[in-house]
Amino acid sequence: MRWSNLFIPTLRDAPADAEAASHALLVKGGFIRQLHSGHYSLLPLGWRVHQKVENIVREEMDNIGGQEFLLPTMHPAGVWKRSGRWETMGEIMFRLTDRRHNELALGITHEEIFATVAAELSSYKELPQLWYQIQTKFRDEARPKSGLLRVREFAMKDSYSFDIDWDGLDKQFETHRVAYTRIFERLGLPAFPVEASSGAMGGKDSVEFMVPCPAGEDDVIICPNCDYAANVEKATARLESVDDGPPADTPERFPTPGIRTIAALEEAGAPAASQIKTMVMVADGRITLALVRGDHQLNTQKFIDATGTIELRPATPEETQTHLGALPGSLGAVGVIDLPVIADEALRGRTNMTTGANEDDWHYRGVDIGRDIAVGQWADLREVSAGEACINCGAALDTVRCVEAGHIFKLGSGYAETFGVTVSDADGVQRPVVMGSYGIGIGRNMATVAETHHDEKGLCWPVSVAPYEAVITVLKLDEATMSAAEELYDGLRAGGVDVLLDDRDARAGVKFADAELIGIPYRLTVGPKGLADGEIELTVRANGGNKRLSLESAVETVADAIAAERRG
RNA sequence: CGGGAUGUGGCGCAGUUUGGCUAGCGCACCUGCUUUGGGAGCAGGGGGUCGGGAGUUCAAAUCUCCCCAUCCCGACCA
Repeated sequence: MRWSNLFIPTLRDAPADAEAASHALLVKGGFIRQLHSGHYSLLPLGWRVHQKVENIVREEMDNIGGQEFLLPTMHPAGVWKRSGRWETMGEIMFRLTDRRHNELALGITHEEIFATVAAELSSYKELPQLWYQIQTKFRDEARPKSGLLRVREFAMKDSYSFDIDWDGLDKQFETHRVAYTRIFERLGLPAFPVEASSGAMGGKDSVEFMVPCPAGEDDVIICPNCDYAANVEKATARLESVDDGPPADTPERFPTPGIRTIAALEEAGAPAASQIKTMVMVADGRITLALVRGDHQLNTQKFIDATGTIELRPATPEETQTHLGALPGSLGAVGVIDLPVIADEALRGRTNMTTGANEDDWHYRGVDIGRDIAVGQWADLREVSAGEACINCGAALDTVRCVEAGHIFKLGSGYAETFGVTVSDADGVQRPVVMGSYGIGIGRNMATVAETHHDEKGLCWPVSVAPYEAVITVLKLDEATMSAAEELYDGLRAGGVDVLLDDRDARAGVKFADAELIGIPYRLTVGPKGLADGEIELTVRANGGNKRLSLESAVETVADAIAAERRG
């Protein structure tokens, strides 16, 4: 393409409200424009990158036997009501009504829809199947942010596997893990797999692919010594046992005027590790007490996973007062029998604990959690933090901020049962199929590549996803220079290179700066000075290296270099 | 949903405190001349419902009220 005919609206300054590097650079470089919060137009440059990312994903899915579909993105409510997610998806799902007053939804994912199609499967002989699509998803995010990293409308590759048994699912899951690893390699993303929460719909193994990046939204706990890595929503760590000393015979109520915090109570003589922190949560409308050690923090996703809660929020002070008779700071679960109590495993077996007495300015000490508190459920609720000991090897854990670039998990047979996806097995018995679900956000990956491939001059796309692989920068539009440039242009195009010819009537500095901003991997500078020696100049965006090439050898040299990098 | 901030031409901003002439600056854009290997110079020019609505006033970008939009932080830390 000739730059003079292209719409590449680069900006001298990035919009002031673009904070994430990818956001600022994609707007500044003329790749995207915002329509409104969470919805972006992809301009020609952006669309080319998007399509390249998409094609890499498509190739790798086809490689493992995936069959591409395209399912509707507008769905009747009934399908979602059938799976129960009409309710459980809550406000994240866009809903609308048609002229006949039918309820509809815009797809946030497509388990239900693929399951309705899969209902036609009838024999184990048809299995396994691997189906996927690259389709727009809609999610009414509470807070869209950071350009393409978190949006309300985005393309996602979602695939679903159908097997006769868990062994088959395990194989497809493993196949996906390998395919995803390939995809991220080709995108140039330093993604690594971590254990993750699979969310409310259950499922067994859940693996997220994470890319370290400050603009991300997930905290990942990683071990620098072994291969342990987990989302903080799932991570566990070794815990040293605490010596509680001889247990007290009975809890003792004692006055604690003005004491409202763990720290204040610690100053009054109760170590935080010997306190029980009582959090009043409202889980699907039900007041529930969540107990963790005084120096620990509750992870709400763990609470949700442990209890199957759909909607969780902390109780208001008023609710707390009503149900427990005291305000935060003096709360406890001793003697509470009318509310569900869920306690963190770190509290199991502990004695001589201190906790609130449900009367302002009073606490209990000498509490034996097994004896004095009616714990209805024990679960891993606490959030692991950096410095704790790895569950596997004991090394000090690190925490890393990451972008979730992909997610694979084992669904099991839940949807198959609901939607009647059953097949006859070898014995003629009807069995629900076993499903897996696998997702990669296209736009998010594009943004993540931008996050990890840029410098002070702009973007530095890997060849695999660059909007153009090479740009010919023509420094003077006279006939001699142009004809040399055209010759290169034709040669590179004939050699299968995505090449951009910068034939704009602009100053050299502008052309160099724009080429660097939009991140074209290879720049061929054609100007009278070089041509006098029969040479052009090749500049590599990623490292700034440059060398002169003879006009004759340039096409081959550049085409070969690009071909070598194209597969990522 | 809670908190904070911001809305003035395509982008970046000033002007708002203390109401007052025709709403300004830089970049970008158009025309001409000069220039031309790292974001040119000079001259001329075009483009604005000052987020929207209502109000106060002789007079509103500026004051009051309501609404909207966008960005950032938070939405367990008892």
